[in-house]
Amino acid sequence: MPELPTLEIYKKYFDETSLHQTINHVQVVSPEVLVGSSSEEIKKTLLGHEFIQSRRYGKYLFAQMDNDLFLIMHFGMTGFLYYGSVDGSRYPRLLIEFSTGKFLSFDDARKFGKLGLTRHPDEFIKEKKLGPDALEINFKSFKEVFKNRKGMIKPLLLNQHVLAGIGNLYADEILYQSRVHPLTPAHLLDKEEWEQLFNDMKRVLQKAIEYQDKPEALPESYLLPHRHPGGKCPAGGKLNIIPVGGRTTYFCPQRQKIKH
DNA sequence: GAATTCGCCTGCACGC
DNA sequence: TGCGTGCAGGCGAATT
Repeated sequence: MPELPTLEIYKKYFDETSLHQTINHVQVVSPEVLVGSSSEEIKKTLLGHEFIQSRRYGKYLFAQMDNDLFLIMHFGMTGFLYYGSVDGSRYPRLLIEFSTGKFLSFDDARKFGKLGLTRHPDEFIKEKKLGPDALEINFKSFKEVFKNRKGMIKPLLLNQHVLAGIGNLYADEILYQSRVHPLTPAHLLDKEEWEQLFNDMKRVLQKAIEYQDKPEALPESYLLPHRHPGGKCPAGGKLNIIPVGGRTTYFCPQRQKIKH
């Protein structure tokens, strides 16, 4: 799923394929994925221009144009970028044709993804009330965003208003590494546990990027390669599967004990 | 405002 | 083979 590490990979892909080429043609295949902009506005903004750089924040990718506007991309569950021939993308929602004859497709089977325009990412981040980026945040701010929070730790990690970038899979991994039970009320965690959580979050995200966001390819000691029905905890024992905040959650009851 | 639940969307795995 | 069912999950709206 496109979480923060995925977005880092997408950003790299975008930067390597789609910068500095004039856009010759724009087709909004599925206008329903547009937010705050019409098909016409998207076309008008992109046509005849080129992308000059990109920025990732949380699970968003902002593509800056040479007219100082930004195309906002959010990939939902199944979204990704494809650069190549027009028929290489199975579920295109936005098709951009460059002067080179190559296409960039925003492909998203389930249409949970979103596209829009903004004058500046910072403006958008503020509007959306996104929390600090999980890869950029320091420990002081990390403690601050969870201060006075009484909710369960996992839904809080997933809450993009609290912290931007973490999704269901990596939330499970981070909690597993930190030996924190997903249902633990945030205010019951002590100083050592917050430090542990912070350090593991950074380590897991960096490791995921290093492994090209292939969760199943992570080292054996990680939860994600075992995160499937019948999967075993790499430290021994069976993994439990429970819903937390409506999300499927895997954890190891031996390692991750609930605090009351 | 904060916590919690639910529905959107659709490909795919699974069972009969 | 083919059909029906339910799951996957990011996010925002609705509810408490």
